[in-house]
Amino acid sequence: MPELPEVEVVKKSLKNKIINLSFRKVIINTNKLRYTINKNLIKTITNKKILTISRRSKYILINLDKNITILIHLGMTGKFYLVDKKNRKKKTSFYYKISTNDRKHNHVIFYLNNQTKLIYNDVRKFGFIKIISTNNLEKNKHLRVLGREPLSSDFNLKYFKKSIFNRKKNLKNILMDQKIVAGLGNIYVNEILHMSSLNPFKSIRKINDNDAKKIINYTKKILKKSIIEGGSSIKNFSNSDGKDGIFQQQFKVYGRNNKKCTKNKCAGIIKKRNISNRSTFYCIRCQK
DNA sequence: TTCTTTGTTCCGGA
DNA sequence: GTCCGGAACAAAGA
Repeated sequence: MPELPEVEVVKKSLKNKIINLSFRKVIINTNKLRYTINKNLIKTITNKKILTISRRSKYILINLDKNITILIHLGMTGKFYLVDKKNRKKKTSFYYKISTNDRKHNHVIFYLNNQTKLIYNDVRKFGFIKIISTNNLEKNKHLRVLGREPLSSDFNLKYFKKSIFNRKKNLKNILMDQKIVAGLGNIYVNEILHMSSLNPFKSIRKINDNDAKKIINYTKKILKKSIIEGGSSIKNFSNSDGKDGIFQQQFKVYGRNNKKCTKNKCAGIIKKRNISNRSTFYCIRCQK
C-alpha cells in the first residue's frame, strides 16, 4: 500500500518527467473516486503549466501556474502510469497483488503537451484528486491537521515527547495518528515497532527517552531505506505490456503471522493481532 | 456469501 | 472540552 516512501518515490519519478509540461487534454472515465471529481477539473487545468511537484505526508501536490494545485491521495491502490509516444508504459508506483484487466481501472487520463499521457489508475477507488488553491494550502482540510514530517529534523525527541504528553493510547495507535507524525501507515508502523523491540500494545505512558529515541531513529531509517529501494526498482522498470511483478517490498514482521522472528538471537514467533481493526504483527519474544 | 485491505469519519463512553 | 477505541464506509477480488 502506498505509504510515505511509496508516495515519495512516485513524486520523484513524476518530477523528472512532467515538470514544465502543460495539460493538453483531460479525460475522466470514472468520476467517483473517494470524492466525486469536480467537473471543473478539466477546464481548470487544461493548458496550465506544471511548475513543481511536492509531497506532504501521503499527499502529492502538483503545483500549476495561476495558483492552482492538484491534491492527490493514492488511497490503497492508486498509481500513476506514464505512457510515452510509442505507447510504452512506465509505472511510477508499486505493484499491488491485483492483476486482472488493469486497464478498466484507468480513471483519469491527463494528456500532456509532449504527446505523453499520465494515467491515474486505482482498483479500489479509495484515492482522490482535488483542485485547491495554492495560496492557502495550510487551510486545506486534509493538510491542516497533519503533524510533522517524519523525515524532517522537526520530528525529534522534543517534539515527540511534547506530542505524547498525557496521552493514553498504545504505541501503535500513537504512531498511526497523523496529527502526531504524518505519513506512517499500518505496514511501516509494524516494522518500526519491531525494529525498536517495542510491543505495539504498550501504553505510550510507559516508554522512556531511550524508547522514544529508538522509535524516532528507526522511523527515519526504515523510511529512507524504502525510498532508496523503491527508487531503484522504479528506475529499472519499463515495458510495453504493463506486465507486473516489479517490486515487492520485503517486510520483517508485516504479514509474517506464525513465522520466526528474523532478528539475531531471537527466533521468537510473530503473532497477528488486531489493534483498532488493523492487522498488527509483532514478535512475542523480543518486542517488550 | 463473507472476508480482507486502508484512511477517514462518526459516535458513545470515559 | 478532549480523548479514546470501535464501527462504518468506500470497491473489488479471492
